[in-house]
Formats: sequence, C-alpha cells, structure tokens
Amino acid sequence: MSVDTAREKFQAYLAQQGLRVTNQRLAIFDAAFAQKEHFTAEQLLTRARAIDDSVSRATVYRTLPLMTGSNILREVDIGSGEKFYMPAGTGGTQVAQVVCVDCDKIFEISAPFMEWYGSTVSLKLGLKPVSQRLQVSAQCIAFRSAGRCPNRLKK
Amino acid sequence: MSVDTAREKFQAYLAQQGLRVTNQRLAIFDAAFAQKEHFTAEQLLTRARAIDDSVSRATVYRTLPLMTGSNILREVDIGSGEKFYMPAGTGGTQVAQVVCVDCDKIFEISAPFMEWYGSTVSLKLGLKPVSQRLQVSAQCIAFRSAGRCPNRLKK
DNA sequence: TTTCTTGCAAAGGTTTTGCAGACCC
DNA sequence: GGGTCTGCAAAACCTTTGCAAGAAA
Repeated sequence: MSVDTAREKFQAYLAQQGLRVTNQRLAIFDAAFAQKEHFTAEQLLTRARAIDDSVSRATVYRTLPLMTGSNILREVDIGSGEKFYMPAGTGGTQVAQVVCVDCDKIFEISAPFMEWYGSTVSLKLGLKPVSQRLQVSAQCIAFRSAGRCPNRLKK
Repeated sequence: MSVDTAREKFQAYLAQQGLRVTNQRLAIFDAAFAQKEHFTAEQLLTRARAIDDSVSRATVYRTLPLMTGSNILREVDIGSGEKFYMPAGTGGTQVAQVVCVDCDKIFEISAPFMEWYGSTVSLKLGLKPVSQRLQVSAQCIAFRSAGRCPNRLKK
C-alpha cells in the first residue's frame, strides 16, 4: 500500500466518522509513514513535531486509534510496556513477529499458515476466531556470536 | 507438575541463586498454586495475604520473577494493561491462548504444531527461536448468543 | 452556533524502586 | 557483621481524560 493510498484511506475513514482532517492529524500521518521501521508513540510524537511543532502528545495518542481503525497502521504489542506501530502492509496477509530476547528488535515475517492455527485452536474450544498473533522470542545473530546485541537498550 | 514438585523446584531455584526461603515467598507460592485459573498480581496479593497478612505488594512483584524464572509459573500477556500468571504445565508443551474479545477470559490449549513454526523462522531469518506464543482473539459462546459475556469486566 | 479539536496538566493503572529497619547465617 | 529481605511510600512508566480555549463547518 502506497503512502498516497494510505492517506486516502485515512481521510476517507475520518470523513466517514464525521471527523476532520486537521493539520495535526496530517502531520502525525506523515510522521508515521516517513519510514518503515516499527515506532513507539513517543517516537511518533517527536517526528510529528518536526513537521508541525504544535502537535501534542495527547493528539498523538488520540490519533493512533484512528490510524489503526482505518487499517493503515498495525499495532504490535510485544509485552514490553510500550506498544509499537508500523504501516500496515498490503491487506490480508498474516504476519508474525519475531523479537530478539536481548535487543528487542522486532522482525516481521509472513505467516500465512497462522490463519489455520487460529481456526484449529478455536474449533477445539467452540469459539469463533476474530484475530490472532504469533510471537516468537529468539536470539538474533549478533547475540549468538557476541553474547549481547549491539543495539541493546535494556540495563 | 504437582504442587510439591513445583515447591521443590522453587526452593532449589532460590538456593541456587543464594536467596532465602522466607514465609512471605512461601505464602505467595501457596497462593499461586492454590488454584488453576489465571490470576493477576493484585489477585495474588489478596490471596497471599489471606495466608500471611504481612505480605506486601512489593514482595509479590519481587517474587513473581522468581517464580517465572524457576519455570513454575508462566506469564501470559494479552495486551490488556495487566499481566496474568498461571502455574506452568508439564514441561515442553507448546500452549496457545485464546482470549474472548468481550470478557477477556483466557482459554489455554495445547498447540503442538507450533513447534514446527520455530524451524520455519530459523530458516527464514537465521534466528534461533527461544519460545513462541500464539494468541487468538475470539468470540466465546456466551458472547455469540447473548451479544455480551456474563463475566465481562470492561466498561 | 454547533460540533469537533486541541494542548495542557492531571489522573489512571500497573509495576518498580529507594530506603530504613528487620532478619538470617 | 555482612548479606538478604521486607513494607511502606514514592516514583516511574505509558496511556487516558477533563477541561477550557480554539477552529472549522
């Protein structure tokens, strides 16, 4: 999905919800799509402020659900306190996250079989699956050779 | 794994780390193994206090990592603000969580096929998988028939 | 004018931590 | 004594929310 397509989807979503396309929302959108890495709300705030310094933290947090709601952004929760976001890839595809145990770097990998996992598991319980996520903790290459990741953040 | 086995593992872990087996730690252990449901830190505190009312919240939070570290407790993060815990089942087995979208009830189910996924990841990314979890959001039976779960907690 | 937006600051909820006293070896 | 452990309260952390001012329709 191109940035322009995403912007259209975002604006259409806002319109449909009776919401307005403001400069702040656009700045946040542009900041989010300025690069392809995972980012946190705080990082998004910093980048959005570089575009429009009137953007506040509150507005970032209020805009994030609008972007995930319009399916242009995907939320990734690796259970580390803060949530990560990234531009949603082309529709439909199931994605799994692989997180390095040391540096918390997030790799993403296509996992088309995940859908089958979810149905199998849900069927056993008589539940109807809505969504699913597969997360793998792993040791990245740097960690295995050096015993520690170069871009490690933790203590 | 029986409660007694778990207690032995826990005490062995403490000894090995040069830590002490205190009344508070044992009360927290007993509270955790008193039942098989998922529980939160706060619920654990309440139950531990019923056993030994000198147990503080701080000690509960300090003891939880000791119990997960000794592999007698498993941490389950469904991305809902608070973490859940439950006694670890018999080793090795891969487990998936199915969470009801409405009441947040957590079902657990054995998912042996997940193991296969680990090798896939290794091959594609050159990473060494450590653990993996599959979480499925689903609608439980009560929700589908009533449009709302009886034990729902959210607003 | 009516509705939607915003920034600020305060509040929210869970988890962590500094500290002084208590405890065990 | 030297190390560990504890409760308390405060702090840290990310996120949400109340509010009054502001902007758009």
